[in-house]
Amino acid sequence: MELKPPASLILGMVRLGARSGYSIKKAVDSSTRFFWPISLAQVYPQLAKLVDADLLERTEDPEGARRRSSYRLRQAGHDALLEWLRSDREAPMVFRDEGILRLFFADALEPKEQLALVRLLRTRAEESAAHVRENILPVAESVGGHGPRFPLLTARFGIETRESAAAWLAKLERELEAEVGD
Amino acid sequence: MELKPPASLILGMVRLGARSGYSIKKAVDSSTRFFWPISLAQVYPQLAKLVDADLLERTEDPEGARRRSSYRLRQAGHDALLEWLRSDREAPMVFRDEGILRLFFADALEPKEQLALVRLLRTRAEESAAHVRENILPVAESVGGHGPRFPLLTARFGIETRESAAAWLAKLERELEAEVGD
DNA sequence: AGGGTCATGTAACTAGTTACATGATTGA
DNA sequence: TCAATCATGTAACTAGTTACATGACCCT
Repeated sequence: MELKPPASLILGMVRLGARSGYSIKKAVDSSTRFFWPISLAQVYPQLAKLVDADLLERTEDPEGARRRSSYRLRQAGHDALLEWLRSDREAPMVFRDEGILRLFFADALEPKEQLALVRLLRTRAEESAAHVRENILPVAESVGGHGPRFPLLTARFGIETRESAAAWLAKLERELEAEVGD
Repeated sequence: MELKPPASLILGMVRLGARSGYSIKKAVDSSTRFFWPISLAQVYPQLAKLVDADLLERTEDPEGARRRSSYRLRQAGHDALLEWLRSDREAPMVFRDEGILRLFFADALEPKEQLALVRLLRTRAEESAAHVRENILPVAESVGGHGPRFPLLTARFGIETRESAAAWLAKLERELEAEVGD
């Protein structure tokens, strides 16, 4: 059972206590979002597949008249998740950044426009770091006391790498400022 | 003419001197690849669209019996590229990293396995930094003397951010080593 | 009463991939 | 002569998105 990231993500979130598809999506939005986002239109079909493959067990669990499905890990699901975690095959990463792409071609701009672009990118990188710090780190900290520590570590990783990008851009910004004046 | 990144990328590469679809792809592989890769199956249809939109001019330019098309920027293409570079709209970035996703769920592993995972990720980050340093930086340096400087700057940015990720993982690795012994 | 949240799903679309198909040129 | 490279394109597929559709519950 070779899991792909979306399947592993859902299995992992169920393992950490998320019950419904909706709450899996919410959990992702406040944790793995910055290195693996997911949309609800992926969650529900993926859950159905995992149930079909006997990795998850689904129980109807309505609240009043509001329907709800509740999921738990089956043994095979637990095994598949561990196998994925242990696997030493390539763990590919995709990184696509339109901002850096603009920077690459920035020679076509006037010096003042180049500076404006670098400022925009630096601001954006700072905002991104701040977002992880303010919205994701606290959630990871709050669960850190009683069990999982790696969510906190990955949040810190996200902050560090984003801040390092912001710092590099800030340095470039100062250099361009010195050249162009202002 | 609101350009999307693949269109801008191709226009930008033509502006920097790439003539054929094939050579655009090669140029991308040795420069923007690490923050905006592209495949040949995207290049050719995209070129056709840009010709249709009068942003590029195509000339048949065979070498012997080997067919080849040569492209140049039209005025509208140049304008569209500059508009894209100047635009202050969101420049979205997507970052998906299966390795960090595994790290997030690593609490399910034994301490020794956690350490092995962190080692794998640290190695991978170092290799990625080395790849940019060895394969992309030199190309950017070689064109740096006579014109564009931003390709070199973005290559450095790529190296710095990757090395910062590798350094963070190396630090975590040492911490886990201290806990687990070995 | 009405907005925000909890909840589930599908449809239509966009962006990207790998694999296939073809053929010439170059250099060891 | 044979592998690598130059060159162009299409077909089939995979992964993801936004928009649509529906409805209950909760709080002010």
